[in-house]
Amino acid sequence: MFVLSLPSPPKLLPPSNLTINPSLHNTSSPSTQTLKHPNFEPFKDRLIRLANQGHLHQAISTLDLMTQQGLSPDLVTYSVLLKSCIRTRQFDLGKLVHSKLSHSLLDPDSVLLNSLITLYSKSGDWVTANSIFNGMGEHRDMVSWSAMISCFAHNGMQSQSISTFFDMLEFGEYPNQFCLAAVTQACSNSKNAWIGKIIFGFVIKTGYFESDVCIGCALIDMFVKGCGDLGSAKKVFDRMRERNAVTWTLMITRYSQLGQTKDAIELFIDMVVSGFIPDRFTFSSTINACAELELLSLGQQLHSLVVKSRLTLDVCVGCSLVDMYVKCAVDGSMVNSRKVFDRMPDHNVMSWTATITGYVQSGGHDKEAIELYCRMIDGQVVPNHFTFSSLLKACGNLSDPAAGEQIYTNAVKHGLASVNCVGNSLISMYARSGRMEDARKAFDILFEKNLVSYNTIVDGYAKNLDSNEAFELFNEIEDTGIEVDAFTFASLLSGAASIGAVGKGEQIHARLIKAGFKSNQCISNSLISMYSKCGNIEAALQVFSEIEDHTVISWTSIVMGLAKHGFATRALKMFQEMLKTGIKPNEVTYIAVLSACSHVGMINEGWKHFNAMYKERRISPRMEHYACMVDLLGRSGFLEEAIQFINSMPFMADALVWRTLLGACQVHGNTEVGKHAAKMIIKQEPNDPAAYILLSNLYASSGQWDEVVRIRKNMKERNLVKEAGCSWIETENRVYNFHVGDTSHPQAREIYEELDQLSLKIKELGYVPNTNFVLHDVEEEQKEQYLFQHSEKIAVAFGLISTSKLKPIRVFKNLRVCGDCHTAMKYISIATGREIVLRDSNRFHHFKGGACSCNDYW
DNA sequence: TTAGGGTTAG
Repeated sequence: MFVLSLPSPPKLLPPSNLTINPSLHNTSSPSTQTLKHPNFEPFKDRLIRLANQGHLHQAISTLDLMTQQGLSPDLVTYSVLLKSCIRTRQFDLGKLVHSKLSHSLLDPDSVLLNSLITLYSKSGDWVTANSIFNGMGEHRDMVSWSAMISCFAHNGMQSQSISTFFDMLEFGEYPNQFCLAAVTQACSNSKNAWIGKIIFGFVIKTGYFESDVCIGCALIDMFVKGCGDLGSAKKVFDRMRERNAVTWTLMITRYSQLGQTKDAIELFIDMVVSGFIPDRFTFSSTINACAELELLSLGQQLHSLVVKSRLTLDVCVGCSLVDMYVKCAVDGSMVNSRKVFDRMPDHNVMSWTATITGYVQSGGHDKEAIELYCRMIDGQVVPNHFTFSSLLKACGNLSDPAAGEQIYTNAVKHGLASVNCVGNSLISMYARSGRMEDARKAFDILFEKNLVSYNTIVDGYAKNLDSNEAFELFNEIEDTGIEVDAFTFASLLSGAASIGAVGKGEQIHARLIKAGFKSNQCISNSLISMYSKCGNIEAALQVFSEIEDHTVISWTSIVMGLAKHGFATRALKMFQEMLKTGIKPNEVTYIAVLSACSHVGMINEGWKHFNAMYKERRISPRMEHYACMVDLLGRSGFLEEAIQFINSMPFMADALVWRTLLGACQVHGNTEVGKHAAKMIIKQEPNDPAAYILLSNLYASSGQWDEVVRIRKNMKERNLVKEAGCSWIETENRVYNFHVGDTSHPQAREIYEELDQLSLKIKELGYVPNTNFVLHDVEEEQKEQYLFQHSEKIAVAFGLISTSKLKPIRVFKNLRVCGDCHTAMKYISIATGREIVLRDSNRFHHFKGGACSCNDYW
């Protein structure tokens, strides 16, 4: 058992057992004073005044002037200057003063040396601080020990701090409150918490606990940082007899940092009511709490308090305000944040970075972020790892890996490439640009992989539809002993959802329950989305019913799920239920509602909600909402109305809207409108192969083969490759992919035999092949053969021979299902008595007993 | 001599 033995407390006066070299204390000795020039005192007074007012450059000039005039500045002068540099955190100036001191012939006393330790400690140079401390030998006093213990504690060297504390006890010094505060700080990590508790016991005995504000602060942090125990920290705070603005601010900050933002704001109000004056630190932390809660009006009130308190010039407060306005802006506007930034008289790396980050976070301002970075560099401001993280994110948003690589090269030049968060941002940047190989390389060369690194790469694989790699990495995380979190599960679920691997989804579901994430709000929403995207809407409804507090996201997820499955009436009923509970729909909810209407052709219902969006909820329709309406009108056959609607839009229709219209033209065989739509897409996205393919299909279905040839030639010239049609099916936790006419599967022979038999069976039932869907100019008989090589039919045939007869066959397709396949599936469901669930790029089709859930409306 | 702060990747 560890026993902390302390020397006995000093009696009345501190022991004067330190023999201090008399030469160290000669500054005010009568002998030197008599030698002083009459100008000495006025100069010294002026210098001290300047230093105390923070005019350090002028103070240092005065020091130089004194030296030039032979008025050798004394130790007190240097000491005042140094303390001023420390107070204003102008460490470089402090070091300049130190070098001037070294050039003078003065022999620094312990007061000055202690200031130097503090200077180097605060500037992060613990090596120099330590060498000054070691050089003091016998002349170390309580202050030197305290400064050194504090230096180690602040520079991440907790063990050295604690051992220096014990060295001091051995040296015979009795710790004062400063020293105890410093060593308590060193105990503010979980590794040293046990020793912190011993020191805590000692602190209670000394009586410092209730009377000294510094000790109180250190203890609060020992509980917060060491054990994450806000409760005990608050108890310490409540028991402190003496509090000041710093202790209040510390408590507010810790509440805010640990996510107890409401408590932080309440504490701020208590503080003001109790008559304490908030300072820049207080405002900064409270504004942060406000930003987290997205309380714009409170944020604005705080901003006006900042103005009244004359703190607008402070960079630190400015950063918090910039961030607050970003997080509270409903429309993603950067106007207010930019105003704050532009009005700041001084900028540092943090204010630049906070604003750059603001542009990235506000959405759609990534180019402005990069522009601001260029201005920052022009102004000779050195970026840090936060700057590069945000910039790489901007490049990822822009899907611009070339720009990302340039930024990364800059990070390398600044020696910041090995910082974990820069490496992770690089992975994310590549992943979001679809370059998984480069993302993997960036991941593999990481100096240290943390949970965020794993989550980033897992999410990258999941989003890029490689769920096998995602799962392998998931298993690898578990081997490293790093504990996975909600992010990991959410990524895996979205990976399973995107390829429709319900078996994998179920596995993750089981594992996340085991890991204790069952009641996690985000995870529950991901589960709803996973099950509905995998075709199991019943399981999605089950998860939804188990959620205790439904948020707008969970409601929207289930409405969207029902909509995709074509259960429009249920989707709209859910939407009404949500309104009854008092939850306000957001813009995504309306996308779900409108798409529910469009999947079944409920035109009147669709118009009703589209109009209500703005009239009742003040939500301005976005491009996606217009696209839903175009889909609704177009697929119902009102193509002219759809065009009129597009022309009446308050902004230019983008390729998404035109693509939707083109899809509708294909369904209704309207070549004229279709051609116009395709041209509009190609105008905006000249390298989108899908537009050319859709147009070519349109010509093919009306037999205009020469046009088909022309378009294919055009594509070839532009080097455009069409996305290959592909279907897949999951059996026994493995996903099997099939392309058109695929024979690569080991059971290909059985699959094609099954297809032949199916073909005969369904023809007997009345199926007539619709060769209009063959988009090549070949003989009729060959066209029929082509039809039976479509990937969705192959996948279904494989499903029939390899899965249990009791379960529905779930097949997924990357493109829209072909019209002939849709008809064939209905007949296959009669011929085999099996239910077939087919998810295409647009929606779900449930085939059962010869009918499809879409009522042939798709 | 001493206590509190702002920007950060999934």
